[in-house]
Amino acid sequence: MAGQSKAQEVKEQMPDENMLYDLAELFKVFGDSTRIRILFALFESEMSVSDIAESLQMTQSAISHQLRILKQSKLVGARREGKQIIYSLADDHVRTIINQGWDHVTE
Amino acid sequence: MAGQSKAQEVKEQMPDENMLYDLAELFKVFGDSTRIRILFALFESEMSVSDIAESLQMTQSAISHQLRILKQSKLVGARREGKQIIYSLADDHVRTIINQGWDHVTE
DNA sequence: TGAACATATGAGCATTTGTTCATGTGTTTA
DNA sequence: TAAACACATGAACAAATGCTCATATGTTCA
Repeated sequence: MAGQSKAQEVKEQMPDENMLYDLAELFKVFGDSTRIRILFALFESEMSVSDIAESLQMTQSAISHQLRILKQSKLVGARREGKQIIYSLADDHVRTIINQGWDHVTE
Repeated sequence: MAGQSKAQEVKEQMPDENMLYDLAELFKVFGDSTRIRILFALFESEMSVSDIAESLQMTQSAISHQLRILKQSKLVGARREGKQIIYSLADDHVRTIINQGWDHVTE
């Protein structure tokens, strides 16, 4: 172990580069207030695109663009119901991650 | 309650706008692979700036800039030790948040 | 005190990101 | 089938972001 610098040690224990990249990408999705607000809205109940847009006082287009990102990250799911598309939270990871963040900012 | 749209209901239950902004700002900090890598490095042990830079194969300046952001968000702490400044994880929220994200991307 | 070392920081630049605007796709209903 | 409605999407543009380079600040030691 002699001659092994701390930097080298730590470097060797780092997870795979691609994993870290994906992880950063995930947090990046949470890192926008519009998307956070959408997630909080879906916290309450599943909703159509136009309902979300009305809740947040934003255009349908802006919301739709953001929903696409949330869907790609598997944070929300969607199903068609007639002319509308109903979005909902994908799983409880979303709640847990947001709650942890919430604890940090509110303490 | 009649005439109360779903959008209006949800809107009223939304947390304070500024809180949501701060929350997004927090996640934004996690949303960069350099900062994620720094945090993982500090997961192993506290380290000086140059050790971190060597671990991640990046310039001292780039690391220092990112450490400033991490420090402002209270995700890391710092103390001087001679010529060096030693950075370390601020608290266990960091670990918890990252672990939750990790679960999401590795499932 | 001055040189060497460790870190911080401001300016500049290329890249990324979020919104708007216009329009396309898909579904219902008259 | 045509019009109306709900949503998706591409292009364009302004704003934010991360790195580099040069340099400033702070600490140790000869």
